[in-house]
Amino acid sequence: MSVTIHQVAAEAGVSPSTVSNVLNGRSERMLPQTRERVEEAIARLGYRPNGPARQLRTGRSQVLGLVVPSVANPFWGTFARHLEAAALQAGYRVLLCNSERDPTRERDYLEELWADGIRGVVLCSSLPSLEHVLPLVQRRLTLIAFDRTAQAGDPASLVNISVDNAVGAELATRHLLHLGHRRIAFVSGSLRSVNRRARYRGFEAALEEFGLTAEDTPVWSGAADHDYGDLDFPDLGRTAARELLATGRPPTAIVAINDMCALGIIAGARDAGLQVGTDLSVVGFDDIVLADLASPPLTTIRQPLPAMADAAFAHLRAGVEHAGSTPNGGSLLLRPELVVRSSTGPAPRT
Amino acid sequence: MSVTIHQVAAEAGVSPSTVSNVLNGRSERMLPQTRERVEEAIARLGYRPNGPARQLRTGRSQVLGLVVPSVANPFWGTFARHLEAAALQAGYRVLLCNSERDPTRERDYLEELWADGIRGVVLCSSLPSLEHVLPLVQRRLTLIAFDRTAQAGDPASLVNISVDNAVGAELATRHLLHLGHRRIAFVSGSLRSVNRRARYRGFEAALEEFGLTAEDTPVWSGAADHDYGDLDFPDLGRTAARELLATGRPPTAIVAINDMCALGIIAGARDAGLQVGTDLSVVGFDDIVLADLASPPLTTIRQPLPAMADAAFAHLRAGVEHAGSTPNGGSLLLRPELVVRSSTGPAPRT
DNA sequence: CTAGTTTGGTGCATCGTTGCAATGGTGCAA
DNA sequence: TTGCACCATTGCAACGATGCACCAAACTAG
Repeated sequence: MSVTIHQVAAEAGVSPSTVSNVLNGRSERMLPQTRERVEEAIARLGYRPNGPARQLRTGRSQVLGLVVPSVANPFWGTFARHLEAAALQAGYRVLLCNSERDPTRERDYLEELWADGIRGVVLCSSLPSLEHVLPLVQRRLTLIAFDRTAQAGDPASLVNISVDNAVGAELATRHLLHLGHRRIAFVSGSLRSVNRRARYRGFEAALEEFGLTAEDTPVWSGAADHDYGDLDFPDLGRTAARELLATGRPPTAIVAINDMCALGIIAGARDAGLQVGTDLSVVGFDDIVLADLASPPLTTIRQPLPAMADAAFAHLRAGVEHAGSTPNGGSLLLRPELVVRSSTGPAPRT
Repeated sequence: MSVTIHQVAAEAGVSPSTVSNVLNGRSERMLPQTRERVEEAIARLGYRPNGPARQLRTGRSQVLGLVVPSVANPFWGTFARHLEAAALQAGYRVLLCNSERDPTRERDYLEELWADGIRGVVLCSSLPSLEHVLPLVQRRLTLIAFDRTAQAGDPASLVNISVDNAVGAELATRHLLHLGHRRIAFVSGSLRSVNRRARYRGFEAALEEFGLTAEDTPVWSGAADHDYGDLDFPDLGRTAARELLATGRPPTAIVAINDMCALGIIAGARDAGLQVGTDLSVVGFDDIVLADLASPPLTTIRQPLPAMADAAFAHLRAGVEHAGSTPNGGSLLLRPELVVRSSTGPAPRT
């Protein structure tokens, strides 16, 4: 079907071994003219080495895995694009998988990827426990956990990359406090995931600095038993807004677990006839593409996605290419940045 | 490293061939108890067949390719998720690639995918000419062109899947006309791509039905020489809104080339102090996740993405699995649907 | 002039799976 | 008893690339 290394060898009048040497950059052990002949033959025949054969022989693969909750969420889509760009530059490709935040799917995907010879994966899971993928790590899969920080039960070699969620939430909350807000709500899905808990901690920390207690901070985290999927965030925000604003003493500001949720909250506030930015302030998290297109444009916490993607790829590559040494695990927390737009404003006077 | 078919064979006390027969469903030619023993051994050892080896031997691959302009665009992210779901159900995986609408990258990716043994790809290109990927099709790559309709120069076997863009744009424009608008603008990036042109034709057709001429329809299509990327749509819309609204006789309604662009237009209108839905009506195209979160929620044309993804996968699979027969190409145009929300309203009285 | 070294290139076994051709054992008809 | 068909099972040669071990020729040193 396709042209093989043997045909190239025949065309160039050398052995397949020599062609292989050319392909793998071992050109110091042949005459320059030989090398040239081979390269011409390759070009003439339009030869490309067969990936599967190569991989079977070497055990190495030029494909990396990326497991995200859902690419339908623009945050993950953007991250995927950055990671792909970093990988491409180094000659790797990225196989993208949607887990829908389902541990079983996460495990199944990793198993499939492993069976396909993929030895490095970025897992965007944020589940507190990673025990469902432990067997893979033991088989020496290089695993980078993205959007998550190290937990006690983690395998020693696990590298975690994440934004500093606590700092981010603290920045967001402080911003509201400086604007004079004193009754601030926190809206999230279930607080099961690591980063959502970290954001909540940051929120609390900021309140404490200002001497506020839990009494002033309604937390809305959905039906406890139901874990909201990535596409439910807007609905969740909308519902939360409706319910919070209907209470006797509604908050004047809301910290949302992410931008999708914040957009939902804005929609909910609009439903209730409130003007976001004056009657109610809303802060998001992530700074997705659409954050500054919202009406009003969303004040939010920006994750440094390009830097995070670069870091993830660098660690992945190091793990895959130096398979011998077990890398030392830990957490890499990048600093987020507050982006002030118009969804936040001074607290309304009571 | 991993457990092989030989180890399973040893464990079950049979030959590798028998294990292979079990794996490939040729169970009618062995004793039920043999089959059972093999299956137990497989389970006990946690064996999974090695993908690359299998692929090298059979030439078949369980991976399909998907090339999209950019997953950072939620429209493509959503499509990717639907296609992945369809593929997964049939035991296929999907390798996702971002082309950034660059023909060279499209071709390079297809070459890479081919070299990796991938024989079926969905290409979301919408470029009028597909000659840059012709060599691949000649090598019998099964190619589905998504978001594009057949062109004269296409290879005979090419299957195109798309929403009916002309009908969609016509639905959108008629909706505005029925609301009383008579001065309607069309905002797009360069009209180089097939589907953008189709949408423009639909727009024109609707105007003609109402006896309107080009005079009443400012078209804004950006700097002609510069092709806007997928993430520039919002900026494009914003700029277009600013410029159109600053003219002496501004339009009362705008048909946007897609939702991202429409969101930009809404932002631009807000910048200009206009109330979208009353002062200015805006219709989008695609119905991305965030369309009904916008302020105001966006009236738009919904693409039946799940059905389109299913169709794309079905054709892909047919092409890959029956490699012998050359399928008959053509275009499949699915019907879009008008979704009325609040970004459109009666034309303001002059 | 020979023994040793370097240089440039090749032969071959191998990766894990597959599927055809072949095996030997059994049962049945002639 | 022999010939034949049939059965479950197995041996073996691929698929395409790799890289070690090897080799022949050319060169160097003593």
